[in-house]
Amino acid sequence: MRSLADKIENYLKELLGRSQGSVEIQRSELAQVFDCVPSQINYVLSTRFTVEQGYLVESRRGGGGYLRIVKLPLTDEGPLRRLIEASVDRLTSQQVGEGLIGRLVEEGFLTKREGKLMRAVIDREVLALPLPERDLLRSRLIRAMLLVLLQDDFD
Amino acid sequence: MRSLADKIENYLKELLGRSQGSVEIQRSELAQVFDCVPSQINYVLSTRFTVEQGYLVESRRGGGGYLRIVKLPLTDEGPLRRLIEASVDRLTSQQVGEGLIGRLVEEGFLTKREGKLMRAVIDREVLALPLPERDLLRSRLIRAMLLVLLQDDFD
DNA sequence: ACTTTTTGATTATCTCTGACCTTCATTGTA
DNA sequence: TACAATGAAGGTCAGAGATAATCAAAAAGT
Repeated sequence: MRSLADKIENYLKELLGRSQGSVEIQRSELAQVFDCVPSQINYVLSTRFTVEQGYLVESRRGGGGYLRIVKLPLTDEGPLRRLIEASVDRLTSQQVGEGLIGRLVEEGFLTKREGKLMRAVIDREVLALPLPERDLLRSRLIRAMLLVLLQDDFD
Repeated sequence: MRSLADKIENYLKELLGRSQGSVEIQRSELAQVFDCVPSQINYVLSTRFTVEQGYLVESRRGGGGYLRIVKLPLTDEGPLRRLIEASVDRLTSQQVGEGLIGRLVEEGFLTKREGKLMRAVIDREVLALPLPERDLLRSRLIRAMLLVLLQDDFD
């Protein structure tokens, strides 16, 4: 028997299918529809609607709060994907990061300006954390930026 | 359901759109139109018409009092530099950072992709630090990125 | 045993309200 | 003419209300 999480996932993908690529809904309302606690919705979103899977989830709290799920049109750039996979392992030095960025610029995945932007971000003086944490943070930053590049330009 | 604050925001931006960059209105009158307390207007102004987002709000009390909202164009790099110094100096919340980035994209100083890149960088989940440090780091990152782009303009 | 799902208590964020405060223009009066 | 009193704006701030996010423990699958 399919789990509740699966049902919610299907429901949302159904909605996405017949909309123009994005759905907006209230978390509490959706939870009511499926008669579950609201945090169940978060579970579904975090396991089935990740950026890696091609979704973007935005939300707002407070009065008039909502969840918005956007289906991202993805480029099918194999090399980028592989880089992202590889960067999952956690520590990245500045040197390694700069090498990576340099290659991406050369291969035309990044403009020079974007390259500069990324180099500024991974600079050790800017990050300014003690050393195990700094490399860890740098990895998260690079990964987050690469994921953005996977997205086609839209909207 | 969009919030009241959103509606007031839209209304004002509508007015701004069809005027020549500035709108003058009475706070109490506007509050009446939306059937809310006057301080709600202040809330909208302080969250959606900030300097980071490119607006200037002037006002006057007493008889004949008014609010004036001015949309600031961002043309040369002098004001931009000042903006960077002024708004990103110490602590920057994600909200304020996104406002600033959105504004820079609107003004054509950043491409949409660069905007997305920057947004990814300042995301609280990516930074993943406890709270005073997170806002501090975000400030350094935004500053570093913008400074690099400023320099880039002279290549 | 291990992984995935489900739950709920707690926390964080965004919005809205009202009581009280400050500023400015006008009016009345010595 | 002063200038104090009055009234008509707008400003501030703390608290209440409305959502969503997090996290870890319990439960359910495998």
